[in-house]
Amino acid sequence: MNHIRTVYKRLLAFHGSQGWWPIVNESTLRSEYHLGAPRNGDDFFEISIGAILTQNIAWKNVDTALAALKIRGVLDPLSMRRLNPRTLGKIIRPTGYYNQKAKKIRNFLDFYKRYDYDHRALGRCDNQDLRKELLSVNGIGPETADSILLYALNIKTFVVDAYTRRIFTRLGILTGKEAYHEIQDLFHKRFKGSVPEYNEYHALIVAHGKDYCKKKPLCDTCCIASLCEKKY
DNA sequence: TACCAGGAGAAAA
DNA sequence: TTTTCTCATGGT
Repeated sequence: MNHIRTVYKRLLAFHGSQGWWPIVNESTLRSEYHLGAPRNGDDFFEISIGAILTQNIAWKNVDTALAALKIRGVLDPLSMRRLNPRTLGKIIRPTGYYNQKAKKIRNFLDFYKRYDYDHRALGRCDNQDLRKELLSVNGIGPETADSILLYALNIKTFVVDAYTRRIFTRLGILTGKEAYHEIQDLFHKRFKGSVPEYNEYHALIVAHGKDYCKKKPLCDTCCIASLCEKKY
């Protein structure tokens, strides 16, 4: 029995389609999300910046910062590059670690500039080479790189995060000590899904982790509780 | 008040 | 090589 596929089905039935990645735009400024549009250059950039800003922070804070960037008209590569680090840090302050994240964004801009700020040029790269290049950018680790590949470029790669590790350790599928790439390899082998399904699975894991599989969980109430081996 | 949130990199052991 | 520390705001 492929528990990874079973968990996906249960999470989808329970939480419903998540429609990621959340894009901030004019409607978002009224606290709503615009979903499902084809990826264009603006979406690519916003998703990539969002992926950096969301490192170890709740998305709500990121949403605040992205809205602030958009209101100031600097949520595009050229405008953002013109900002000095202090100003950028001030705008993204709600996401925490703002000095570090301002540097990380600058490093990402340097990387993106090598492609003339054209996301279509990135899309023409070999996927593995592009992943390696993203990982070589200081401030972009495996989760951020894979989030950019999957959500901003629609490249099939599984995004592993802290929720993935926690949920699948409780399920008994992971020990909790696997390296990032080991967990990712497991999903690549045992979840033969499409790009939209990979997109959905990670979003569902986050949705489930936030509401039902917290550090101090009530595991007996959720949709995958019957599959869990560990109750801590 | 203490804990947690869609990590990553540097420093220490 | 593995573990620990640092970065930091905002919500509960």
